[in-house]
Amino acid sequence: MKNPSRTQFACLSALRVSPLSGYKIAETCNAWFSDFWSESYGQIYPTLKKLLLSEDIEKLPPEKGQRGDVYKITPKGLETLEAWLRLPAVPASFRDEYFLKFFGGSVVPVSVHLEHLARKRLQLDALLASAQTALKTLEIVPHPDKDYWTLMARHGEISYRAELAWLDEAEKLLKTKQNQATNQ
Amino acid sequence: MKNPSRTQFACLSALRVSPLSGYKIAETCNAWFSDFWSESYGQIYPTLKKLLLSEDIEKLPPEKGQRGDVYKITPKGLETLEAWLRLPAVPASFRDEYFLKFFGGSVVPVSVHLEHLARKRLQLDALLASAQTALKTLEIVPHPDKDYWTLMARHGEISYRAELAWLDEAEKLLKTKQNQATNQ
DNA sequence: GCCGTCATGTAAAGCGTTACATGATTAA
DNA sequence: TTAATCATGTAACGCTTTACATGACGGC
Repeated sequence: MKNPSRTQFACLSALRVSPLSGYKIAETCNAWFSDFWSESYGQIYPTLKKLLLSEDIEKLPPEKGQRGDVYKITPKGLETLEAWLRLPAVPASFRDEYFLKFFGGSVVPVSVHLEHLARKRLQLDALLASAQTALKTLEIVPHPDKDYWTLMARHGEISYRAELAWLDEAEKLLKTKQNQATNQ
Repeated sequence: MKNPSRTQFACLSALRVSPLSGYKIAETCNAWFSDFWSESYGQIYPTLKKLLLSEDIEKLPPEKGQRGDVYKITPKGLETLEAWLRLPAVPASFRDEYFLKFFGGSVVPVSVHLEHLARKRLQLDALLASAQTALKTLEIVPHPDKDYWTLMARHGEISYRAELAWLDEAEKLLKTKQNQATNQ
């Protein structure tokens, strides 16, 4: 395979913690993993079918009051996940539109960039807040992997703070630039 | 359009600074923009054809000793770029395999995670070094957009430093974890 | 003459989002 | 009963990478 889809590993990662429906897997990815991963329904359901065929997951017998299908990871699935976890991570190739726009520099007025920065700040504030909420929540969660998950949340906290520090610097410089332009 | 390709804007952004061949555009994207953007040849050449048709770029008359085709942005192309620059940036959706693996926690031994961290450190060291080289280079570059480009490099420096700080924290905690396991 | 770089291009394959369709259950 | 949520699924579309093919030019 050239670009093996990693959706299967995202699914297995979520199911490793507890059995879930396809819907809940998507929810988990887009909440727990939101800082570094996303999945769409159009990707998850076909993947679950494949994982069923390969016996990496199994469908649990429906319990009363249960909606939809609930999947559980199998011992084989855990092995599949483990094997992948051992492989070196393929470095993420960012494509952050934001900086491409920044590179445009004087093609647009400084004010346009300042607006972009302001939007970015709102997003970062929200992301930082959710990382901090996650840290608080994790304090009272008993789980063998608590340390890993806490470190993940810490990563969010640290990098969002760094981004915000950069934002301060960028805004300051651009505002100076704007004033110079006005005073000329 | 649903997912309008941003390759065209990457091309226009590069050509805005100076006329380039398709090959050089790819080089520029994967060097200058490497922190936040990537393009492949299979994407660039078809895009250049489209941009020619829409008259956003034009082919320069071949000069002696020139290899291949060299493209230049047109006034219309500059307008196209400007219009896009004014639009709010679509937030980047990361898919960083690295953290998905980290989430796997105790599925693999601590040593596996420490190896992942060590690899990540090497990558970050290299990225930080290149950001710092860029900053030095920019010091002596006279260009109206120098400030923007410097801020971009500063973003790299700041965020890579933050990542490295997190790495220190993560390594420390995981090593403690490893020792505890050994001493039991 | 040969290799490395510069250069252009296409085809295949697969990834992934979006939009759409559908329906059950539950809470207001 | 009406809306929101939970739930499953598919089809279209286009993006993107990868691999491959080809060839010119320059330096050794």
